[in-house]
Amino acid sequence: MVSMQTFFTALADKTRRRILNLIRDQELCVCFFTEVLDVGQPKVSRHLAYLRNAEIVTARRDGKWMYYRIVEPEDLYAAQILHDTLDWLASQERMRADYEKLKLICSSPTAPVQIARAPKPNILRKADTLQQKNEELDTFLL
Amino acid sequence: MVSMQTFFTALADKTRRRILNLIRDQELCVCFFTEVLDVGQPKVSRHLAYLRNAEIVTARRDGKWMYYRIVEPEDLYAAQILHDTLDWLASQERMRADYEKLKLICSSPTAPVQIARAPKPNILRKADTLQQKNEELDTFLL
DNA sequence: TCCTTATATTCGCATAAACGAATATGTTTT
DNA sequence: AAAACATATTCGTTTATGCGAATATAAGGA
Repeated sequence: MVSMQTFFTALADKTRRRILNLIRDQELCVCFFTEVLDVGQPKVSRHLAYLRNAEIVTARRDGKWMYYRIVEPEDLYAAQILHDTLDWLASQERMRADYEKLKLICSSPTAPVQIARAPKPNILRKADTLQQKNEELDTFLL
Repeated sequence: MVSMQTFFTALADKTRRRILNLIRDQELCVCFFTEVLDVGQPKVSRHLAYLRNAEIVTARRDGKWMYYRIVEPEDLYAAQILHDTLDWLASQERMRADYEKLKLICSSPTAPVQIARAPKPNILRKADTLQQKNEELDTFLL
């Protein structure tokens, strides 16, 4: 189980919160983070490692792509705070802009090379709860 | 209004969380922090300044003493997270030990000099909600 | 097998956070 | 007014965090 220190430190960084905001409702592969957030790939990977270590996200590989998604923390307090944090993020202008950019990129016919090749998330489908999302994904992956 | 960054950074420090845990249910003056947590006075003051800046606590002066207490953040998301955090703290062994030490010091006839002179909190009275506490205090201070 | 693509990690550096020691400020007491 | 007391701030140093550039790993395709 992850320490409170690790948990809060993970949330105390803007880039990490921007990443969490993008996978609020669905998993994404790494290239979308670099493209939408406009930050270098090593930086994104480092922050993802941080979030993995804090057990806030998990990754699965599919061919060349790594998909990241949020996981419900084991600790109930942490889970509660994470939910509240995601709601807070969803309420913020900057975060909404990131999300809009993601949707734009997904539907753009002139997407950048890397994105054009990457499997696109079904971003338009409105998410249910995080738990439902993950159960659904688990079933799919069986 | 305080930024999300400032808010999370404030919570991402162990000493600050230990301080918040001690004033979970009542205000305290600074010397109790240094005594219970066993950390130097400048360090305590610096962390209190941090919490003040993040608008998580407020201070009032009474003579030589400065009393600190938790305030409900204006932002509802922040308020929610702060509450959850305090509950989380209350569930932790280390934090409970701090709290026990506080109670012990308050009731000890052989308290350290500084503590012996300081006005003691009514620690034994079980707190109601934070809001009720603060309203009560405000009324008292009129 | 070699080359390309997607992602992760390492390295050296820059910036920020936390610290103890010393000092300053504000208040009461003598 | 001076001394004592409680708390806050400043200063110089240490430590942790974040960063870009370069490099490593891992998978797929030629």
